[in-house]
Amino acid sequence: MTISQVSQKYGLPADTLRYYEKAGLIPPVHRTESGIRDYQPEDCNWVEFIKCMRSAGLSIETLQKYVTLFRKGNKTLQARKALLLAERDRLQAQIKAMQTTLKRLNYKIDIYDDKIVHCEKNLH
Amino acid sequence: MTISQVSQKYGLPADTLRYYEKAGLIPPVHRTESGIRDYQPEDCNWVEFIKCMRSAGLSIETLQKYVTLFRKGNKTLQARKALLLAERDRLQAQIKAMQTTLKRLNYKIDIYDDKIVHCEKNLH
DNA sequence: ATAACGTTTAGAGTTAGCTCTAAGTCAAGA
DNA sequence: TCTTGACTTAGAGCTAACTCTAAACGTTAT
Repeated sequence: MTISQVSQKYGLPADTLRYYEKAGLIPPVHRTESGIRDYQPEDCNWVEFIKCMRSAGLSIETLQKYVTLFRKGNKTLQARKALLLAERDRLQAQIKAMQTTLKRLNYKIDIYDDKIVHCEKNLH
Repeated sequence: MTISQVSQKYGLPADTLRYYEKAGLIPPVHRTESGIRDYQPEDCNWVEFIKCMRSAGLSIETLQKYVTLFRKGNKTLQARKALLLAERDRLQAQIKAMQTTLKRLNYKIDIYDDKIVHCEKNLH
């Protein structure tokens, strides 16, 4: 698969795919003889994984660390697990904060309904 | 209340409080005769509200718009409600995405547990 | 074989959201 | 009154995460 096909498939700009690879969020992608990227299924899986993690707000730096550990093999299993646990906790806390804000938004919206009804009454 | 007391109370740097005010996320704060900020309870409520919304990821621009509408009075009730509805939908979608990622992280963590057990067995 | 279009790189530019600096003003204690 | 420390402003600087540019090279259709 070419970079533009992968870009299409995952809805990520080609520039971003190159940036992720250069930054080490994705292991080096396979290439044709002439040096053009030729994404293998395994490369696509990395793209999809990183897209998912980025969409939840995991930082570039954290994902770099994860991939760096991954590429060092089995001796980094514990470290990778610790990294994932830390990110999970962060994510859980963030979701909780967002749910609190969501409730508050809903409450505010209800109040707006009341206010609007009240104001329209006054028009007559 | 002085700016440093408000900074303490809400855990936001004084620079950030000034920035929010200058950017219009918070209506102009009350001042002493000599021009020093003297936060009234109503100013504090704005700070707390903006802090909550920012923590859930609402953008500076969106909050500027909301405050601008607010300061124009009752004729903007509908517009403000529409803005809140849009943000609520955005927030709900984001929470959903994060929950998906959370599940995936938990799944991955389980797999790491298995892998670690397997690797440690091989050490003997 | 040449036009047209896709891909490559290094590196510059952009945006959001702060964060810091400098130079000055104000308020309280010795 | 002088010093110390908090406050003020405008504006520069910073970081994360892209996004774009330029110049060169590859591929495909006519």
